[in-house]
Amino acid sequence: MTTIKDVARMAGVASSTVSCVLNDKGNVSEPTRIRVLEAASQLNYVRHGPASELKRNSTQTIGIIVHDMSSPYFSDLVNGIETVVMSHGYDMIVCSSLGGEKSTAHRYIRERRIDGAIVIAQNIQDQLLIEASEAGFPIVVMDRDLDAQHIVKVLMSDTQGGYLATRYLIDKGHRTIAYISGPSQSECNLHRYQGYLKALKEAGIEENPEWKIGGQYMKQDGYDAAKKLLEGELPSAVFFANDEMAIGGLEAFREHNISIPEQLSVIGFDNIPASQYMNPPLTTFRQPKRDAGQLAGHVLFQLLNGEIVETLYTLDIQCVERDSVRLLNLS
Amino acid sequence: MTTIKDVARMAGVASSTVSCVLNDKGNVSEPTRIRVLEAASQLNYVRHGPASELKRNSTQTIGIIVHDMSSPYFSDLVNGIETVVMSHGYDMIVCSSLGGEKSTAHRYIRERRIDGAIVIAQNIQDQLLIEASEAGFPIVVMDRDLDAQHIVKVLMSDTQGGYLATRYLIDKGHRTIAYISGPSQSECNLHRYQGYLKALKEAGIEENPEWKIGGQYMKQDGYDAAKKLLEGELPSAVFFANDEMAIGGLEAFREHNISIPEQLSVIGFDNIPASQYMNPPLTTFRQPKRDAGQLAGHVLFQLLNGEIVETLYTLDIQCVERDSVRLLNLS
DNA sequence: CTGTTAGCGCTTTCAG
DNA sequence: CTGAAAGCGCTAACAG
Repeated sequence: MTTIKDVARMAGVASSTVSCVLNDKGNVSEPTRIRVLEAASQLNYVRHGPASELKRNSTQTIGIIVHDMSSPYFSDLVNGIETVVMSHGYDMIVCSSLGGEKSTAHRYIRERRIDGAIVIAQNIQDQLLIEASEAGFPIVVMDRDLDAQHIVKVLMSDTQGGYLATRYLIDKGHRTIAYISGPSQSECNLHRYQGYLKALKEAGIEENPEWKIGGQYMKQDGYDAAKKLLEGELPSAVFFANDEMAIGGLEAFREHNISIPEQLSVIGFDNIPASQYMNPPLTTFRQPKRDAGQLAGHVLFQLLNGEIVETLYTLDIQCVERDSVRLLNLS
Repeated sequence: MTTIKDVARMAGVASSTVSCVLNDKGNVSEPTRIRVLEAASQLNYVRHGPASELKRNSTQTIGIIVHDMSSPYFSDLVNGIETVVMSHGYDMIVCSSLGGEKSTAHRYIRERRIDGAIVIAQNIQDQLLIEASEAGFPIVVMDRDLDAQHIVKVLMSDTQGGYLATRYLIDKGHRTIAYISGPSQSECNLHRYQGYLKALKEAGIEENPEWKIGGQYMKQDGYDAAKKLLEGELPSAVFFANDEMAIGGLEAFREHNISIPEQLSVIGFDNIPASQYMNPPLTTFRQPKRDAGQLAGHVLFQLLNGEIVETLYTLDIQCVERDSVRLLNLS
C-alpha cells in the first residue's frame, strides 16, 4: 500500500506538503505542486479513507437509513437526496436498519461512520435517534412523528392526502364514497382515513359504516373488500387506501361485469408502476418523493453547517388523474 | 466525545484492557471485565469507527455497487446478499456508481472504506474494478462479462433463459413464435435472442424474420410491436423480451379483440410485479435473484478468507407459469 | 492477568 | 513557501 510518505519521498518534500497539495490547502508553489502530483500519479497513490476520517473527525458522507433494501418505494426519494448530496461533494450510502442493535444503520450512526442521516425506516428505535441527535449528530426523519429537540421532520402528509383524494371525488359529484382501509396499526392508513372523514364532514356527508371495509394493503384484500361491497348497495365511488388493493378491487368488479368508471368510480393511492397498466388506468395520488428527498438533503446540510432550520416541513400530495373516475352529472 | 481512555480511567485500568474487553479478546479476569463494562455503559461509550478501521486496516463492511438507487430490480438480490453478510457479523452498505470518478462507489472502493464489493452496476468502468482487484480487493460482479484474473462472476444466464422460454412454448405445441426484442445494444436482450434461436433450431423450426420486431424494452414498444404483428399473419405465440413490452402487447391485442391465450399465447421475461395483475396474468420467466445474492455473498467471504473459488457461477432461470399460454393440440 | 508502548495514515499547527 | 512534529482513537505485541 502506498502512503503519503512514499509520495513525499519520491517528490522530495515533506508529507505535510503532499497533504496540502492533495487537499488544495494553503500555499504550495506551482513547481512543487506539479512534482507532488506527478509522484502521486506515478505511484498510483490513493488516500486511505479511514485515516483521513479519523484525523478530520468527519467522514464526508451521509447515510440513508431504510428498513430494508427491498422496497422500491424509496427509489425516488433516494434519488432526490442523491442529487443534493452530490452537489455538496459528499458521499451517500444506504444502510439497512434490519437487525436491530446490530444493524448497519445502528453501527454507522453510533460509531460516527457517517456525518448525518436521513431516516426513512420506520422500525428504528426513537431512542437511538434521540441519543445520537442530542450528541450533535444531525438527523432528518421522513414521514415519522418523532418529537425531539434536534430532529427535523419532513412529512408528505397522508392526512392531507386522504382529504384531497376524497375531495377530488366529491368535486366530481360523488356523494357515496366507500373507504377500503389498510391495516389498522398502519399510521399512514389511519391518516388517510382521517383525511377521508374530514372531507366527508366538510361536504356534509354522513359516513356509512358499511362502506368502510378493512384490509391489509394486499391485492387480495382489495379483491375481498370489493366482493363484500358488491353484496350490499353500491356507492358511486370507492377509495382504496392503496393502489395494490385498488388493483385487486378492479379485478373483482370486472368479474361482476361492473364497468369502471361508467358504473363505479375507483381511486387508489401511491401511484405504483402497475397502476398505469390497469384497465382502465387507475386514477391515484402520489407523494412528491423526489422533492421530499431533495428537501431532506438540503435541510441536512443546513444542520451540518449549524444553521437554524424549521423543525417540521410538510409537502403536498399530488393527484395523478387517469381514467377510473367518472364525472357525475350534478343535479 | 468519550474515548477508550476515559473508560480506562474510570475503571482504573489501562486502555488496552478496555479494548480487550470490548472486543472479547484474550485474558481479562471477570471482575475487571465487569468493572470495565460498567464504566463503559456509564459513560455511554461507543467506539469510534474510523479509528478502529485505521488500526485494524479493515472496515468489516462490504459494499453493494448499484448504478442508481432507483431500480427496484435489485431488491431481491440485495436481500439475498444481506442475509449472508449479516450472518458473518459484517456490515453492508449500498453505494451508487452515479457520477463516474467522483461517485461514492469509486471513492469507497479506492479509499478502502469497504473490504470488498459486489457489483451490480453495469456502468462502472472495468478499469477501476480490475485495478482494485489486482490490489487484493475482492470483487464479485453480477451479470457482467468481465474477464479478469481476480474477479468472480455470478451470472443468471439470459441465453439459457431465452432458450428455456422458447422451449416452454415449443413444448406446449407452438411452432410459430415471434420474438419482440429489446434494444440491440442490450447484452441481455442479445442473449435472450440467442437462446430463442437455439431452441428454434433444435426443434427444427425456421426463423421467420417478419416475426422479429425490435423495441426498447418500454411498454409502448410492446404495444407498437404487437400492432405491427397484427398487420401480417399471426404466429401462435409471442415471446416478449421483457414483461413491460409484453404488457403493452397485451393492451394492443385486447384492442383488436384477440383473446389471450385462446387465440394467441404470450410470454414475458423478468416477472415484474405488474405482470401478475394483468388480464390474463402473464406467464413469464424469472431470474433467481435472491439465490444469486446469497451466492455472491458467500463467494465474497470466501475471497475475503483467501479461499480458492471458481471464477464463474451460473444460475438457472425459472418459469413463472400463469395463464397467458395455451396448450396446443399436438397433431 | 494487566499495563506500557508503538504505531496505523493522515492533517494541521507552528516555527523556520 | 516548506518541513518537523504532534496526535486523532484505537489495537496488538510484548514485557512485567
